[in-house]
Parts: sequence; C-alpha cells; structure tokens
Amino acid sequence: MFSKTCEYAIRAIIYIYNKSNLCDCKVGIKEIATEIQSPEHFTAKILQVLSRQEIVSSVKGPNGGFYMSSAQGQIKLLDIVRAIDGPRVFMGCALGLSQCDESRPCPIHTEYKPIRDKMLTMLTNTNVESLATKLEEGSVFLVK
Amino acid sequence: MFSKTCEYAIRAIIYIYNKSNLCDCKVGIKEIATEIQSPEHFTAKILQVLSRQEIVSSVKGPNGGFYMSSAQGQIKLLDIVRAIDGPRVFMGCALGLSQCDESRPCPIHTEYKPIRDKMLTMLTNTNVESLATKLEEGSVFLVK
DNA sequence: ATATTAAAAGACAAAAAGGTCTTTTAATAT
DNA sequence: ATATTAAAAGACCTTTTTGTCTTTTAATAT
Repeated sequence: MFSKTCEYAIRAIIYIYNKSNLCDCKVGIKEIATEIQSPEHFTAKILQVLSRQEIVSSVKGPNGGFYMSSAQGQIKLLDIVRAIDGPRVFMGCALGLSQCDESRPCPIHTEYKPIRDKMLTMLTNTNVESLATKLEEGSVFLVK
Repeated sequence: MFSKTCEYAIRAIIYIYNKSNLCDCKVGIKEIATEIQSPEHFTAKILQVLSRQEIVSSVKGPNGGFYMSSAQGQIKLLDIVRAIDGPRVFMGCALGLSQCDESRPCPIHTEYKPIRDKMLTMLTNTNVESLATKLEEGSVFLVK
C-alpha cells in the first residue's frame, strides 16, 4: 500500500517524536535505524527530505541529531506520505486512467472511490502525536 | 494502489470478456492493446500469466486469440490481483512489520485495518461480468 | 502436408525503487 | 581557533518493475 520509503519515514517520525518529547533531547540516525530496524543510510536520506519539508528538525555537530516540536507532532500522516510519494498519492484512478471521475468513470471507480476516500480521511485525521502516545503507552510497536 | 501490471491486467480482462461474450469471438493481442491503450508485448506477457492461471483462455493460430467463458466472468477482481501481485496482496502491515495484528499492532493498525478489509471485501465481491456489463452499457470507460 | 497465423516464450533494455558508501558541511565543546 | 561530531550531500550499486524485440510453438485454413 505504501512504498518502503514511506513505511520507514512514518516509523522514523513516530520514533523521533516520542523520544525527543520524552527526554527533550536529540536522537541520532544510528539510534533511529537500530530502533526501527531500517537501513541506516537510506533512512538518513529519507529524513533529509522530511527535514527540508520541516516535518522533522535537525542540528549537526556534537549533541546534534533529529528532534520534533509539539507543533510538529500535529503533522498529519498525509503530510508525511505526500512529502515522500508526491502530492497526488491516493488521488489517482485505480486502473491508471488519466481522467477518471463521476462524469467519466473507470469500471471500478464506484467501488474504489469510497475506499480511497476513507484512506485519505484516515491519513488526514491521524497526527504523529496520537501515534507516539500509543507507542509510549506500550500498546503499539515499531518493530517485528 | 495497484501495480501498472495489475491495472493493465484488469482492463484487458474486462475488454476481453465484454468483446468475446458479445460476438462469441476471439480477440487478438493487437486489438486489446490498442483498445485499452497499453503496451502490446507487455500486455501479452501479462495475459500469459492470467492464461496459465485459467483466468482467461486462448488459442493459437488463424482466428485464434483470447476469450472467456461465462464461468470465467464470475472470476473476482481479487483472483486477478493475486495472480499478478501474489497471494499476500492487501494482507500485510501498513508499516511493513512482519508481524502486525491485534495482539501486537503497529501504530496505525487500528486505523488502517478496516480500510484494508474494505478493499479486500470489494475485490472479493466484484466479478468481471458485472464490470463488463457496465462497459457494455456505456456507463464506464477503459481509456483516457 | 504445408503455409499462415497468432499466442507463448525468452532475451534484453530502460526506468524506478531501494540501498550503500564516501565526502562535505556546519554546529559546538574544548 | 580547532578538533570533533553528526547531519547533508552526492556518487554509486542492486533489485524490481516496466517495457521491447525476436524466436518458437501450435492451431487451422487451404
């Protein structure tokens, strides 16, 4: 459903938000990659993209690393997914038609659109903070 | 959402079923590729896969081509998608965890699973015939 | 039987996604 | 000021997906 890149992105962001809000500290790429079990350098590249889009913050140098403000905790999953997979993700036709809507639908438009819309609604309504809270509670997990 | 391969597969199958049931004839790969606007040889390869799985039938030689029986019209979208993208499509964790379920969920399991299940239900309940009927009515389209 | 036809099969190639490694930049502790 | 540290940047590689082209196989019309 999501690209690998997107999966790593979401897991990394949840980890960073949780950790950086817990101890008011910065967290390094090595730790992130270890804790979410993702390829280190690849994850670093993904975080560069998210950093440019100000979804996550970073500082270089000693005691540097990634961190997020509480304001950034309000960022929606859709913002992350769009930053990675582009702004048109979950907007296109299920069968790849360039134009597909009520006025000229593909054969599965009627069946598919409600589901695609539910996906968009979910991504729009879910923010990072709520997911990090569940992680902190221990009711959800980032690995295995 | 679907792979390109899957998009072409579904569009080709709907076209073949509609055409072959209309005129009780076989339809060639050239015509299929033209009519659904897909790459000819690539579409041929996809149909080879679907043919091996008996989702579509074919005969070689003069007046040969692809065709489908009414029984094959009862084939579900899920059968096509699984034939192409593998049996575990729309079964996995949204964040790529190898184990993710109610007993040990990823952070978005609760939000994601109902949507994934709706997708599976839709693919399970939609058969080729119903889509081909809409195409024949002129209420849906395979191109643009 | 044979020529013709059309799918099947297989070898290749381009593009995109996923991933690794090295060098550069910039922050900061000393 | 300088050494150290850690992210940023960039070169490169691998795998998968998508797509093309050629050859082979098999059906059938003659």
